[in-house]
Amino acid sequence: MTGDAMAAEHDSGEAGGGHETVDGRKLRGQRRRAQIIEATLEIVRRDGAAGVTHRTVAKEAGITTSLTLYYFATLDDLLVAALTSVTDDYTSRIRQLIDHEDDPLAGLAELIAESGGPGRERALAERELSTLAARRPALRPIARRWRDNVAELGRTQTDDPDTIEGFVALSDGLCTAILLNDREADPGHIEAVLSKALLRSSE
Amino acid sequence: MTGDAMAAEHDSGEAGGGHETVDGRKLRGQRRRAQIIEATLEIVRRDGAAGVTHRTVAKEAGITTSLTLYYFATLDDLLVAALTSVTDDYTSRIRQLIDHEDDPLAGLAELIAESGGPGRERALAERELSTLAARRPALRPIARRWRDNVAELGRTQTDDPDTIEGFVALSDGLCTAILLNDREADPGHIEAVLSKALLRSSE
DNA sequence: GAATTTATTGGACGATGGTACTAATAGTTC
DNA sequence: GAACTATTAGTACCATCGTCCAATAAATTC
Repeated sequence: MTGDAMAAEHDSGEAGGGHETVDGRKLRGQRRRAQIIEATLEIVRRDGAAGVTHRTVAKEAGITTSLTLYYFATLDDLLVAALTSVTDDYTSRIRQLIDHEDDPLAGLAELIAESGGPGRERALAERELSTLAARRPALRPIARRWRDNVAELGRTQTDDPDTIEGFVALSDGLCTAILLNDREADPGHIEAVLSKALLRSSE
Repeated sequence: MTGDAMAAEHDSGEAGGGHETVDGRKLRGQRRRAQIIEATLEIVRRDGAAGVTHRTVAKEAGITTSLTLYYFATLDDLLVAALTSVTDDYTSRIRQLIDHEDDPLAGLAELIAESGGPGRERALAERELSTLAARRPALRPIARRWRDNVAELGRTQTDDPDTIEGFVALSDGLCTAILLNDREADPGHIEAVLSKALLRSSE
C-alpha cells in the first residue's frame, strides 16, 4: 500500500536536482498536501463528506494517520483545503471557457450536463462541500467563486444584472436537478434552457 | 428531563378514550415517532446532518437512546423519515399556495426569500437532507416531490415544459444563492426574477 | 560528518458513536 | 388479578474517531 504511494511520489520527474534544496523541500511538502487533498476528494466522491476522517484519508492516500495530521492540523482544515481545491478546479475550467472558447454557453451546458454522467461524483462532491460552506460564513467566499465565474460567463451574453443573477441560479439549479434525476442529461437541451433564460435581456 | 417529555406526551388531549384501545396505542406510537423526527430535524437545523446520532436525538427529545432505536432501528431510517417529513411540510405549503392563493408566484417568492431570514436553518436542513438524497437513488423520489410541486405551481403560469423546467431550477438555485449570501433576500426582487423567467412562455 | 531541521511512523488516550441486551413499567385482554 | 404485549429505562460492548506523543528516518546546513 505504502509502496504505491511512494512510487507515485517518486515517479513524476523532479525537474532539476541541483542547488534548489529549499524549493525542493517545499515542493515535496506541497505534493504531499496535494496528494492528501486528492485522497480526501476521492473519499468525498465515493462516500460523501461524512466519510472523511483522518484515518480513511490516510488509508486512501497510503500513508499513516499522523501524517495527514502533520499537514492538516484539524479535519476542518482538510475539508476547507478540499473545498478550495475543487472550486479552483471548476472555476479554472469555466475561466477557460470564457477566455478561449467561441461558444462559452455551449461549453457551460456541457459542463453542467456532465453532472449526470462521468462527472456525477465530482458534482456530488462539490455540492456536499458547498453545503458545508453554507453553514460556515468563512467558507462562503470560496463557494461563491464558482458563481462569480458563471456570472462572468453570463456577462459575455448580456448586461442585465437580474438576468445574470437568474442565469447563475439557473445553472446551479439545473445541476441539482440532474443530480436528483436518474437519467443522463442532454447538453443540447441544457444549452437551450440556458440560452432561453438569456433571451430576456434583449427585450 | 424525561419529565418534560412525559408532560409533552400527555398534555395534548387524547380524543376519545372508549373502546379504541388498539388505535389509541398506535396513535401514541405515531406521536412518539413524530416527536423523534422533530427532534432530529431540530438537530439538523442546528448542527447539520452530521450532528444526528441516536444519543443527540434522544437528548433533544428528552427520551432515552434505546427509545429512538425502538422506533428507528437504524440511524438511516431516522434520516430518511426526517427527510420525508421536511419534504412533506414544504410541499404542503406550496400546495396551499397553488390551491388557495391569488398570487402563488408571490407566495413562492416569499417562501424562497425566507431562506435568508427566519427560515434559514430550515432551508439549510432541507438542502442537507436533499444532498443525502442525491446519493441514494431510493430517496430521490421523495426529494423530487418539492420540485414536482414547484413545477405544478409554475404550470399555473405557463404551459411550456422548458420554461417550467427552468422555473423549477431557478427557484432551487435562488434558494442556494440566498444560503450562500450573508444578506437577507428581498421577496419582491425574487418575485421579479421568477416572473421574468416565465415571460418567455408568452413569446 | 555532526548538528539541525523536516518528514514520517507507530502507538496510545480519552471521548463518542451505533447497537444489543436485560430488566422494569405501563397498558390490554381474558 | 394473571398472562401477555407494548413501551421505557439503564447499561454495557465494541468499533471508530480526533488528537497527541515520543521515537525514527531523511534531508539540509554548517
